[in-house]
This record gives sequence, structure tokens and C-alpha cells, in this order.
Amino acid sequence: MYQTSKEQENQRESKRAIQNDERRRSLVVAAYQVIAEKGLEHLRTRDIAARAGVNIATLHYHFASKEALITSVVDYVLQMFSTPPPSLPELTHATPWDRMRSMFLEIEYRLRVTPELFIVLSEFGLRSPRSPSLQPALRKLDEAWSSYIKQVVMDGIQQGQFRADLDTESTTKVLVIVLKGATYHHITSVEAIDFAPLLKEVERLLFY
Amino acid sequence: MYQTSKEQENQRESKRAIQNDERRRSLVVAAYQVIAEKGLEHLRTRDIAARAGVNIATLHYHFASKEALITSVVDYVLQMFSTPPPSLPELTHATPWDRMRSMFLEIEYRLRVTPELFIVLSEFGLRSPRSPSLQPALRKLDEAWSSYIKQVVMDGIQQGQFRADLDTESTTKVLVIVLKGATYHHITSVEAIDFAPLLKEVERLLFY
Amino acid sequence: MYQTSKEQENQRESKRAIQNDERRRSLVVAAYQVIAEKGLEHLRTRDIAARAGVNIATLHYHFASKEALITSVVDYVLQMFSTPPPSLPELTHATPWDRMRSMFLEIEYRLRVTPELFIVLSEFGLRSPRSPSLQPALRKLDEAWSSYIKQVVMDGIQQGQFRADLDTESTTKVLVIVLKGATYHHITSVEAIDFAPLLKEVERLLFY
Amino acid sequence: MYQTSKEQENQRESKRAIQNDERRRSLVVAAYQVIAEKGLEHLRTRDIAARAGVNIATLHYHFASKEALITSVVDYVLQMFSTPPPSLPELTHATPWDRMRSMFLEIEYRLRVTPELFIVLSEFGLRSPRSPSLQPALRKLDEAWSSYIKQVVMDGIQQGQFRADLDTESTTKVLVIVLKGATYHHITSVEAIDFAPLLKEVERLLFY
DNA sequence: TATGAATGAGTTTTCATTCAT
DNA sequence: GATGAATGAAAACTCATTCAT
Repeated sequence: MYQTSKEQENQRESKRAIQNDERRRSLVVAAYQVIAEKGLEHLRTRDIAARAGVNIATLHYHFASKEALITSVVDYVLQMFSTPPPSLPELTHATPWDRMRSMFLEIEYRLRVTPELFIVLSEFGLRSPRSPSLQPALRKLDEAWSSYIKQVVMDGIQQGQFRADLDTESTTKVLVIVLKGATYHHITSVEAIDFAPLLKEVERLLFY
Repeated sequence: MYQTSKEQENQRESKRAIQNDERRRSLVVAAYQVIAEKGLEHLRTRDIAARAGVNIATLHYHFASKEALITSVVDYVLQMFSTPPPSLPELTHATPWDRMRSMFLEIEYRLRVTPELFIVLSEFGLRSPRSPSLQPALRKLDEAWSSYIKQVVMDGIQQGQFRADLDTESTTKVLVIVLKGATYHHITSVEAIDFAPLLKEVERLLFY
Repeated sequence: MYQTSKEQENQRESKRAIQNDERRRSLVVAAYQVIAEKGLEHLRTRDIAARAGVNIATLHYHFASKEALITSVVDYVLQMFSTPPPSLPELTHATPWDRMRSMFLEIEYRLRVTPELFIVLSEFGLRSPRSPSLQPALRKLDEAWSSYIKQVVMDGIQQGQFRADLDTESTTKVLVIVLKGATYHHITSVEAIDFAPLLKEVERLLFY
Repeated sequence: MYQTSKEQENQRESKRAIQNDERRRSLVVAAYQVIAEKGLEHLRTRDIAARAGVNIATLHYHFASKEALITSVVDYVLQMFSTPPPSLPELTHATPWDRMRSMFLEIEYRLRVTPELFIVLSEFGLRSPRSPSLQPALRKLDEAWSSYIKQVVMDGIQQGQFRADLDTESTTKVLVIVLKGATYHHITSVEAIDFAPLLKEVERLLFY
């Protein structure tokens, strides 16, 4: 029933560690929001700290530098992208086309619900050719999406749902490009993109 | 043979005006290059002036503020995009498909030769939702491309070269998205995009 | 005997608040001195910071802008003017003439001991017609002096010490003008003003 | 009838000299106006040149430096003060009191018509203790006024118009102070001074 | 004489980072 | 862990002055 003092200490420490993580997290989220609203161009540590409700010195207690914080924001964004949105069911048993369709609809859904995510990702994407640390991280994300799409395409061909003469590689690339284009267009234009006609053309691409 | 003093003065003034324009342009180009290399995030007036080979005060003699200079860079970029590249012949008498193909190839050519142009445009594109002055300018560029593509699509349908059941609007949108995606992908990835498979899919889209 | 951690914290905070005020004040005093020595014309934040023994950035930590600091100098000067000098006793029970005389002597004393105060006030006075925020502040000071003088004049008439046919308003105005003239003359001439003959004429004005 | 070429040249040169003087004058007046409107604190060569309708380089062609131009403004102001205003007749044959009265009224008139003159003079006055070149110039002006007033006072006493027991020196000083006070008060307050009650008190000072 | 262009030296202000508590 | 205060380095911008024409 009773805890030894060491156990108490451990508990206290782990509680601390959790609070520490929460604070770090809140700073990362604050930075993420500021980037989304003002761009990397106007990202200021003071703004981040203010939004997180802490002192600038506290920010620097948790992150060695602004750049280190940005790196954590990159991680945060990548993690967001690998987390499936709660609104969509897992579709492992669905047909390839259903899975493809779902992927597009998921992106449409996310673009509508969390456009900042794509804005921040684009900021990083544009920065990546100049940033040695950013490039591999974003490349990995790209490859994850590519390989998922490629798998679906291959499944579709194998299962006879898609055209037999599809070139897996080039089809995958086209689809990746369409997704990126739709995303970039969405966040840089005023009007939202309608994914329905887009999906229709993708359908034509894959079936006929 | 002889010039009156007034004529001489006019000549001197016009010479000055030309040199003035040259200097302004050299500053705009310098700014353009710095943006392409380091991003808007790291754009510094000092770097611009140094690259143009002038004093910072000279920069401010020609441009009231950094922001005013950036505005001129936007104009410069838009102008670049509306100027056809010297490498490609005018194709007014070509078939719709030839024109469409040429457009894609032209963009591929430009991406290879002047990737900075697309990088800088993307920087502005990402900035545009936050910049009231940038938005309409970029929107105009978008519409120019859209309407060109739409025209080609319509011509192709009318002349019986493209599928009769094509929906002009959605086809145009898809093509715009593909172009944007290809561009964005090209400048954010290390490896260049191969436009050949892309064109093949576009061909399929338009013909079958 | 022992303090709770909260009490300690409060103590620490109030100590900090005091030090903060001291720093702010030292900057205000430094600015005040630079204005007195070089004029608003040559007031430089660098000089102020150097004189206060801090970094320029520290100046901007405490004051949002140079103008904000100047505003605090105005407050400082006005406060100086409303604080009676330690050299003179309160004279509430003295006769009106004694009070009037004391006021003149007090000003003479201050002109001799702290001429900068009048120099800085004159700088602000000259600036006030161009400064919407300065005007009401200085006007208030003016009115404070005017009403004090007026009160003494009225008391003197009522108590039968001064001439019965004195016009309160115009007498007050003349006295204000004499004070201002003496002050302005004092700080812009090399030689000090002798207040004795001035007082004699004031005496004549009030008595005969 | 005909001029020799040398005469023509002389004429041309003298015409040039006149135009030269006019330009210098217009620059001085422009500077004078800017000082009156914005204060020495905000005097900028560009503003002066713009107001005079010339290029900055032209300003520096005519004046070696900003300081040299300011010196000329000082001369201009002093000259203005020694020029009697056209509205008032010479009063050499008037009684001392008439002359004294006229002097006050003249200043009142000028304060109303050309307040800038007094504003600029005050700017210089405040600057003079810090400026070795300004001090003697303004001191001379001061002495001119003093000696004029003293003369009138002496005449008044001698001619039996003023009180016989007046102390020439101290009376003069008081009058100078009253004049300066009235002037300074006038230009730093919003409301104009009424000279009538002032004159009444001066009258009392001199007569009874 | 006059001017457009250019500039060195400064001006205020900003910013990420550090320090003492 | 957290914070108020402080700061070095740099940022954009200004200004009197000069230069070439």
C-alpha cells in the first residue's frame, strides 16, 4: 500500500516527464500554428512563446534553438500525415479502387478540416531543397505515399479490376502528381477544389 | 547633323532613364535570385544589394522599401511566365493536341532550364493567401493558363481530335492540377520529373 | 520566522519590480540629461543607453520606442515641476506677498540649481504645438501655475495686502508672462538673471 | 547702342549673380518654413530642397552644408527682426510712451501675422547655448532690443513723462523679460495673448 | 548651374539567445 | 522548470553629402 521514497520519487519524476512533454508539445503546436498563419518567413520565437502561454526563456529551456523547435514541428507534421483521420474506416478488405477512392476522399476531407497541415507541409517542402535535414524526412513521406499508391495499383491490376496494360511506375507517378497538384492548388487558391471530377478522371485512367 | 542643346538634354535624360531602368532591373533580378536560392525567409536587402553590386542605400533610392522591391519581383516573375521561351516556335496553326503537347514540353523545358522561376513562383503562391496584393496577381496568371488550356480543349473537341464526351471545365481543371503538381513535385524533389509518361496519360485522357 | 515559498516568490517579484522601475527611471533620467545637453535635435537612443550604462536593446526592452521614452521624460519633467524643492519650507500660513515672493525665489533657486529642468521643459514647450499629446500635458502644468498665482492674488486683494483695484485675471497673466520670460531669458542667455529688481517691480505692481 | 562682348558678358554674369541670389534666398526661406513647421529636430535637407523646388544636389551647390544653410537662416531671421514691419509708421518724433506702446503693438502685430518668425527665433534661442556661432548673433539681437528700450526709458525719464525714480537698468530688463515671456507664451500656447492688459501694467510701471 | 544617381555612416528597431534568480 | 531582464548581432531604413554628366 505504501510507496517507498524511491517509488515516490520515480512517480514524481515520471509526472514531471509527462508535464515536460506536454509543454514541449504545446510549444510545437504553437509553432505549427504560427507557421500556418504567417509562414516560416514571419515565424518569431516570441509569437510562439506567447501563443503557448510561456516565457521566451522557457521556450529555450525546452528547445536549444529555434531551428530545433522547427525540426520538432516537422516531426509533428509527418506524424500527423501518417496518422489516419478518425473519420474514415480502415479499408484493408476493400477493393483496390475503393482504397484508391478512399485515399483521395481522405485527402479532400483533410484539406477541408485541417488545411494548415498542408500549408505547413508545403512550407517545409519548399524549404527542403535548401535544407539537408528536411530533405530526407520529406522524401520518406513521399515514398510512403508512393509505395502505398503503387501497391494499390498493383493489386488492382493483379485482381483484374484495373486495366491490364497499366504501367505501374508511371501510373503511380501520375497519381502522386495529381495529389500534390490538387493539394497545392487547394491551399494557394481561394476556392476549394472539387474532387469529384478529379476522381472521375482517375477512374478513367485506371479502368479504360 | 547638329543637335540643339534641348535635343542633347533629351538624349541625356533618356539615356539616364535607360540606365535607371537597368539598375532597377538588376536589383529585381538580384532579389529574384536570392529568393530562389534562400527563400523569402532568408531574403535580406544587404544580400540583394551586394549581388547587384550596389550600396544598400542605392537599393532604397530605387525602391522605397523591401516590400516594394518584392512587388517588383512578382511583376518580373509574372512577366517571365507570360513570355514564351525562345526555344519553342509559335504553334498557332498546329492541331490542338500538338499545342497541348507543346505546352507540356515547354514547361518541362523551362523547369529544366530555369527552375528558379518556378521556385520563386511557388514562394509567392504560398504567400499569396496571406497577401492581399499578391492574390489577385497570381490569380490572373492562373486564369491565363486555365483559359489557354480550356481553349485548346474546346478546339480539340470541336475539331474532332479529342473525345466528344469530354467535359471542358473538369478536363481543364485536371490538366491545371497536373501541371501544378508536376511543377511543385519537380522543384521540391531531388530527381527531375519525366514528362513522357505524364503526357501519355494526358493523351489517354483526351483521346480515349 | 520562515517564509513560505509563495511569500518568497512575492518578495522576489516585488524586488524585481523595484529594480525594473529603477532601470526605467535611469533610462528616463539619461534621456532627460541628453536632451538638456544636446537638445531633442541631437537625442540618440545610443547615447541614452550608453549614459544609462545598458545595451540599446535593453532600452527597447523597457520602452517600446524612442518616442515612448520621450513621453516618459515629459512625465518626469512635469513631476519634477510639481514637486516642491526641498530648500523651501511650505508657506501656507504666510501672507500672500510672502507666498508670491517665495514662488519667485523658488524659481530663481531652481534656475540656478537645476537649469536643465527648464531647458528640457522649453524644448517640450516649443515642440508642443506640433505634438498632440504634448499640448494637453503642458497646458495642465501652465494652468496649475496660473491657478496658484491667481489664488495668491485673490487672497492678497481680499486680505487687503494688495491693491484693491487689481484685475485678478490680467494680473495673473502678467505674472505668468514675467515668470516665463525670466525663465526663457535665463536659459538662453549666458548671464544669470537677477530676480531682485524683478521682484521689486512685481511688488510695485501688486501694492501701489 | 551696341554692347561690346565684354559688356554683354558682364551683364550676363550680373544676371546670373542675381538669379544665384534668388535661388539661395528661396532655399533659405524654404528652410525657414520647414523649421517653423517641424522644428530643427525634423529639419531635413530633402524637405528643404523639395519645398524650394530644386534638387538636393542643387542645395549643396549653393550651401556647403546643412549647417551653412542654417546659418543663413539665422541671418535671415535676424534681418527680419531688424526690418520694421510695413504696417507701422516711423515714430521718431513721438513721445517715449508712444514709442514704447508702438513697440509692444508692433510685436503683437508681428506675432499675429508672422508667428513663424518667433518660432524659428525660439528654436535658435534654445539652441544658442550649445552653439558657439549662434550665441553672439542672438546676443547682438538681444542687445539691440535692450538698448532701444533703454533709450526710450531714459528719454521718458528725462522728458518727465515717466517716473523720475525709475531705475533704467532694471526697468529695461523687466521690459525685455515681459516681451520675451509674452512671445514665448504666445507661440507655445494655443490661445493668443491679449496685449492690452499687458500694456496697462507696463504703463503703471512707467508712470506711477 | 543643375540634376539623377550613388553612398558611408548612422538611426531606430528586431530577434534569437543567455543569464541570474 | 520557469521567468524577467539583458544583450550581441543584425535588420530595414535614413540622411547629408558627393559624383558624373
